[in-house]
Amino acid sequence: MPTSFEEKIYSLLRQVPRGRVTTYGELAKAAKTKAYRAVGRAMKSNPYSFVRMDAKNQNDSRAKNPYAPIVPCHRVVKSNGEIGGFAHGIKKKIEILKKEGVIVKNNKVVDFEKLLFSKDKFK
DNA sequence: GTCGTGACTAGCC
DNA sequence: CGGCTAGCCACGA
Repeated sequence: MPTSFEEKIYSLLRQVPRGRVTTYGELAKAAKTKAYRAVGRAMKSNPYSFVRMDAKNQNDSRAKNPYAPIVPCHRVVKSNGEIGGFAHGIKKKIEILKKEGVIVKNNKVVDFEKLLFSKDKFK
C-alpha cells in the first residue's frame, strides 16, 4: 500500500502527459514539500512503477503502449535535464521516453526546458 | 526511538 | 567538467 505521501506524488505524476517530462524538484514543489529525495524514493519503491510488457487485455488502453506503467516514473528526470535513475535501467528509460517522443542525448533530455511540466501546470 | 540510505538539489572549489 | 558538502525527507531495519 502506498503511503499518503506516495499517493500524492503518484497523482501528480500521472498528470504528466506522454511526451513531456517533469523533475523530482517540480513534483516536490507541487506537493508542497521539499522532500526531493523522498520523491525519488517513492519512485523506486512504488508498486505501480512496473512496466507492463505484456498487456493481455487488448481493450486495455494501456495495451496499445507496452510501456505504460500506471505511474509514469520514466517521465521524471533530474532538475538539470539529466535522466537520473530508473529501476529497469537507464537505457530502458531512454527507450521509453524516445518512444513517447522525448529525445535523450548524452544522458540529457533534448529541449528539456520546453518539455518540462512545471509545477504551475499541475492542478 | 534512532540510524542509515537514497531514481535529489544547490552551492562552492 | 568533476568532486565534495550540506540540506532535505520518507521509510525500513
